[in-house]
Amino acid sequence: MQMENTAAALAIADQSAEAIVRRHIAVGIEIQNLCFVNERYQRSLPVAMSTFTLSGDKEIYGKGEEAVLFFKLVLGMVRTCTFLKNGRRQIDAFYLPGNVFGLEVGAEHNLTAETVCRSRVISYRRRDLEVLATNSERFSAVAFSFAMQSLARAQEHAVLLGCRSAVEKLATFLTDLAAYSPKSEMLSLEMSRRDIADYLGLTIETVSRAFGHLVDKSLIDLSTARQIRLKDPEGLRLLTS
Amino acid sequence: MQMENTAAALAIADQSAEAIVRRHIAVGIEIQNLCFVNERYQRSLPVAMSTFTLSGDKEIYGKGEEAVLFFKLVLGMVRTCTFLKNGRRQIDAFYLPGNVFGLEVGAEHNLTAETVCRSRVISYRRRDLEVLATNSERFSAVAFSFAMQSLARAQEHAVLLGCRSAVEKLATFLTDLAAYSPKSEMLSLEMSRRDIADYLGLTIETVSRAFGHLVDKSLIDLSTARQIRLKDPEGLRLLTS
DNA sequence: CGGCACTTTGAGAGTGTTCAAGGAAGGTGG
DNA sequence: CCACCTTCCTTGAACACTCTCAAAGTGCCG
Repeated sequence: MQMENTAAALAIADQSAEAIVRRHIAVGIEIQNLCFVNERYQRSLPVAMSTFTLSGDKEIYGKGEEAVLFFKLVLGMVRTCTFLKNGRRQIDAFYLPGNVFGLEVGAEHNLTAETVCRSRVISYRRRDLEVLATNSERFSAVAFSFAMQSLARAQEHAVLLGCRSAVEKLATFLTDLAAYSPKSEMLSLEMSRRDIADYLGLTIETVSRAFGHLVDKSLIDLSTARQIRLKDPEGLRLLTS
Repeated sequence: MQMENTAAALAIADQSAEAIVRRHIAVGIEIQNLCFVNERYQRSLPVAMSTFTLSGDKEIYGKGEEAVLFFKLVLGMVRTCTFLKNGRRQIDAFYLPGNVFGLEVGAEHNLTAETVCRSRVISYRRRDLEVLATNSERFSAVAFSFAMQSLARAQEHAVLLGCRSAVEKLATFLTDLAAYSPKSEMLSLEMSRRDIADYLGLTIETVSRAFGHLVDKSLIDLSTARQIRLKDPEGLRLLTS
């Protein structure tokens, strides 16, 4: 992890991502399930924090590592995942700017966190938050709310994995993404087909064919593999079932 | 919901279930992820509570209902699930005696809770817990811990649904159950094949065939469809991967 | 322009689902 | 206590969907 505290680091980030950040930080706690350490709280946070930038596909922490820090994403995208003995990988969630991740209740992280693309992250000391929570009912309520909303998200994911076909899974994934996108018709995917496959419990080939299927039904357009235009968001939502 | 406050109601419950309860309540918060309102805390809980018994397949609350109460299971088994428009059902979790369920952060329940078999349940007022949590850092920490452990459970479930074959899913399900069973070699399943199928994201036929497969490999024995003996727990665990 | 990683496409195999029928278990009434 | 009925579970065969393996196409970067 290369540590950077200069303003130059921020300049590296591309502008569209910046726009997303501004939007999320501004709206703060209301819009982002996973964002509870927002600008307002941050000022009163007595935690020693550092900010750093990572390129893509870099591990932030590994499953089983001691959970001393937790993180907030500023720019880019992060995934949390589990690796199985049979070589498979299950991605649990993708995090967008403003989201908090890596906060645990046990001694260890129970997932691995990696950057999807070049990302900027703030780290916080977990102990500092715990102290804060015991002194402030507001913070403890927010922490509880954070955990419960993460829970709801994980439960939705389980429904997605358990009850849907490949095309339905992809349609659900895209509509979910669109809900967090500034221009909801145009999506630019930061993650690879492999990432999507491992999130949806499919193979990359099946994901690719599902994209093809959506294009054939003219629900979406692909200018490149990662630039998607939602031609018929309502039609997509019908597949969400 | 028929309300019962007499000792007679308890006598209805069969003895083996009673034994499970005694074990779980005694060990309390440590052993049961979802048990935080245990005997020790209960005495100091100023919540107005009622206890009632339901027969099997009865709804305790529905998805979208106002979440005024939450519950603790005393005897029997409860499932939480989601119904999709296409008629499918995804079971999110099974709850054992001692487990707490139905505690929400939003205004509404976001799952449906039903009894799997005849069950005895205690209800609590959510507001009372909230008051307690704001006054006691201990309670708020326990609430947070409860939520985070539920989260870890849901994430495990997502891995189960995303990365495993039918036989692996069933093997994982059985070993998980065995971990909570007093005599871990003998399992008596309270839930139907349909319940298991909807929990594992399979059909009942596939579940049945998976059972057959485990019998063929002499990892388990079925005296009846719901009475299982684990002949080779370690062999099962290898399938857990 | 070439090389590399990612994505798409195709064909065949495998796994789980669907549809259908038979069998076992539990509950009820005679 | 037995017969019947209903519900649940199992088994079989054909089918659909996804996976696997293989190869070709695309875009990106040096």
